[in-house]
Amino acid sequence: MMTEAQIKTASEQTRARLLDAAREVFSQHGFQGATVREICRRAEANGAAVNYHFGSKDGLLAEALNFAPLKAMQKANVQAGDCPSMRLRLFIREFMLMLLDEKNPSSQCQIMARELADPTPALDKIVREAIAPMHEFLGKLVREIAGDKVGAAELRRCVHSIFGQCLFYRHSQPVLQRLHPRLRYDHKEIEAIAGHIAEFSLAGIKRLAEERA
Amino acid sequence: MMTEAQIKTASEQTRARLLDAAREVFSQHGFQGATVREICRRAEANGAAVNYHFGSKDGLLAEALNFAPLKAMQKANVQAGDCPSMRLRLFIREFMLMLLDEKNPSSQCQIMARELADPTPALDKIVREAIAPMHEFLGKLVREIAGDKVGAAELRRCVHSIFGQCLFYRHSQPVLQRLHPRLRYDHKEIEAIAGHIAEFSLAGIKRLAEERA
DNA sequence: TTTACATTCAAACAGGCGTTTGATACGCTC
DNA sequence: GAGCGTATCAAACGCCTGTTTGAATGTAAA
Repeated sequence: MMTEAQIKTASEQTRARLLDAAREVFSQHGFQGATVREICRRAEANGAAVNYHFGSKDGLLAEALNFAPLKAMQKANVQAGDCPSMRLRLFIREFMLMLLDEKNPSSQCQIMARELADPTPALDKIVREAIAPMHEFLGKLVREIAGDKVGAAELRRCVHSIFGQCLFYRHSQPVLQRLHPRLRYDHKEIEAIAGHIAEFSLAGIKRLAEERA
Repeated sequence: MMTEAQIKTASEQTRARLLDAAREVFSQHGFQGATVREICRRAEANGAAVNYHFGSKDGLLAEALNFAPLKAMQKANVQAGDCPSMRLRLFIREFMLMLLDEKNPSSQCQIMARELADPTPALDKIVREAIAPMHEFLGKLVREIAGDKVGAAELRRCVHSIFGQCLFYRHSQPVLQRLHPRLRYDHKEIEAIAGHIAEFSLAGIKRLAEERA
């Protein structure tokens, strides 16, 4: 016999299982590469469950997305209260952990990163609610470091340089795996990469600032 | 009546048209997103032409790839004979033009860049014959700038930082288009981006060199 | 227990994909 | 011009995709 609470969430459990499976498969295979059948198989649900609970594959993606971890990271970064350079280091570290750490439960970033290249119906929402705010956030941070002399276009390109370096390790993973087969992206390696990107970028930003001063 | 030369190249003309169309569609839609039917439509050939001339879609991709422009670029870079920093600026400029300039006839880079994210049967060949040599080439160039004190892992991460910045503008194009709808990647803008990446990276490399000195 | 509703299920559907087929048209050799 | 091998063609094949269907199941109210 089920208790009342369990009964109430009977279908919500399969909903939750579908969402979990969807995040897993989407982050591994991308939206196009993922199949509804495999998601249902991993969720131990019937093949029609996705369309029953979410209307379509697109609807499933829309509900599987969750921008909370990203926003929480930004909020925590502001509250850290360190100097701008230190906050940039912190930001890059957290971001790389989201992108690369397999143990990280929030595969949101990994899903989004996959969608950057080939658009899906959800990309507009992703850009509006997650990417644009994040670029703006990082823009302000870089502004604090670079000062007021650097132009808007130059500042934007600095932000692009930082995101480009970070995303490279995710986008080009199949290539990197072939180039350096022995390399494993464990926690230590991720932190080393994040440290490099931070120092590399800080040097670039400060040089630009000095140039314009 | 056709001349003998024209007759001889009768089927080779459709072969060439197919290859041109394939490079176009592959670079625009990626390998998975491209369809044999559309390639044949653009080449004004029958739907069975691809399999007749190239055996399969995979075979078409393999023959559509051409690493000559990349190798030519590297060779020209060595022969330029400038100082390492200047050669790095030159390399990034040429690379960005290959990646972004729509007028650039060699869409090879654009095809390859698309394949980085999700592997195809041709990725091993691409990595072996194009990407690995290019990483090696850029590694030597960075070594000249950074000196002997920086470690191998640090050097490798510098190379990754440079490629990451460059590839970002291609991988994230759908996102960038939404973030900055007005921005056009004309020749002038591409050169500005290339200049930024070069100076940004040179600062990062030199800082690392000073740190280890 | 009976009724009504929400959820699950196996099966099929419609469409797109890469690929194959057998016939047709073509160009060259004899 | 007859014969032959190559290239092109429309059509179909087999497979996989997201989605729909209608029956079967289970649950909660009357």
